[in-house]
Amino acid sequence: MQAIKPEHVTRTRILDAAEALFMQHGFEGTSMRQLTSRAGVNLAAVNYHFGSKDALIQAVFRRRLDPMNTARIAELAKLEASGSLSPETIIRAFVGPSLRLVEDAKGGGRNFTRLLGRTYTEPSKTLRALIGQMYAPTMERYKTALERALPQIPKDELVWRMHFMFGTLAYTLAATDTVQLIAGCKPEDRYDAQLLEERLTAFLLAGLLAPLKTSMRKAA
Amino acid sequence: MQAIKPEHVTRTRILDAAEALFMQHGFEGTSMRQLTSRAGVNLAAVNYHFGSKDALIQAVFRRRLDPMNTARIAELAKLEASGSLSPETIIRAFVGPSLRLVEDAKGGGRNFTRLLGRTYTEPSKTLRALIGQMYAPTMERYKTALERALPQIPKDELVWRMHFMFGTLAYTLAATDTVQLIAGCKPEDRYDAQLLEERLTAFLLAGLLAPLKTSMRKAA
DNA sequence: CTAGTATTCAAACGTTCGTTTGAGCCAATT
DNA sequence: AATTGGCTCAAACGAACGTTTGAATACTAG
Repeated sequence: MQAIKPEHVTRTRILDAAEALFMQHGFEGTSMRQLTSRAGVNLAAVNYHFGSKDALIQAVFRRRLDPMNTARIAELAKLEASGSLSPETIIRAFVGPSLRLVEDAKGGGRNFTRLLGRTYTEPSKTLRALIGQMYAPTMERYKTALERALPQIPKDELVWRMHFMFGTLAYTLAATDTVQLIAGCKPEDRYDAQLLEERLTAFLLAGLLAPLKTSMRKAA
Repeated sequence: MQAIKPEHVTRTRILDAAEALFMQHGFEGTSMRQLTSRAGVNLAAVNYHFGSKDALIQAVFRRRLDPMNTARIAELAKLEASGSLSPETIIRAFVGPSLRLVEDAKGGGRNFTRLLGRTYTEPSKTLRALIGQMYAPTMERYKTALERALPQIPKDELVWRMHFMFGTLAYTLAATDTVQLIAGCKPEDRYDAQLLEERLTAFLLAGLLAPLKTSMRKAA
């Protein structure tokens, strides 16, 4: 019962293949035959181990999202404990766990960040609900932390700025092509994660701290 | 020959239905039978008028993207003519045409913005290439305009900031749910396009003007 | 070694997919 | 009135889809 020796090689192979193929062709664009063939397992293995294709999709997200949000909350808690809560440190605590996944090209984390960034805008209602509820506690924590760190920003304005921040991060993780498009096709330096974090943090910090127009102030 | 009387009602009905369904269920998730049924046309009509499902997808994008990019370039040219080129006016010229589509809920423009925002991160190689080449001239124009308006920003840093800007816009258009998630489920005010433009512009302008860290300066 | 459970496998299930076909319709042209 | 050509239609095509099945195999426990 519950052989812990190979630690479910088949499950892992399926999850890895699914992650890569979902990123490349989307959920509906990836067939079970492609998927199991790439994973090197039998066609029926997915239904045996996960129950259905939909359940597999959810499992793919759970495997990465749970640790990532845990890390985000842990970093925030560490900041609160050390008393060094500033807008910049909060931003870094938020984007850090995502960008660290980007660096994990071998482990497939890179694949997942692209899949995740793309899924924010795509998924079925059920999947979007799942992701939403996985993010909800994290969002709540960061919202209150930012409200305290930025008391001069009206709350509903801050909601939108967090939305913008979230979007910038999601898009940056997902769409690597636009950079080349803007730069005029120069995919040389690829992803220097450290430099990217600096650039992203500077951009987001400035955006969060942006001066208020009069039209925004009254709506507080 | 070329009856111009009904102006190809069938084609338009197909494009409208496709726009809505692609946004809702994705390209692969939308079947020709759903699509033609919703459009109120025969199943074979798509293949007759467009040739294939793929060709239809491209037509959906051409119909909206061409005018939008034309508008973007026109607004930029108008700014250059009147000599009022500032970072803020450039941003407004860029995001304006997109947000104006958002307001067009009746005409289906709203559907398209969500479809577009989602497609940046999803599409097949061929579709991504098509969109890329449709955007290329616009990107080039705005890139040089911003380089002139922001001479203090190193060029490769500016490329990334444009990337961030593009991402924020794309995500804002596509993912309406995150706002509710952050706000704690409060979909009351929906989209006030004017207020949204102010908020977005303030955020993006501050991000583009963000102070440079030393690590960014050396890489110029 | 044996019993029993967990996993893998090839084959087939019924359904739905995008596309094609050829007959039929309706207006404009000659 | 006859003919043409753009367009619509119901029906069918083969292919691919997600899932199920029941036998074969691998592994563990008694």
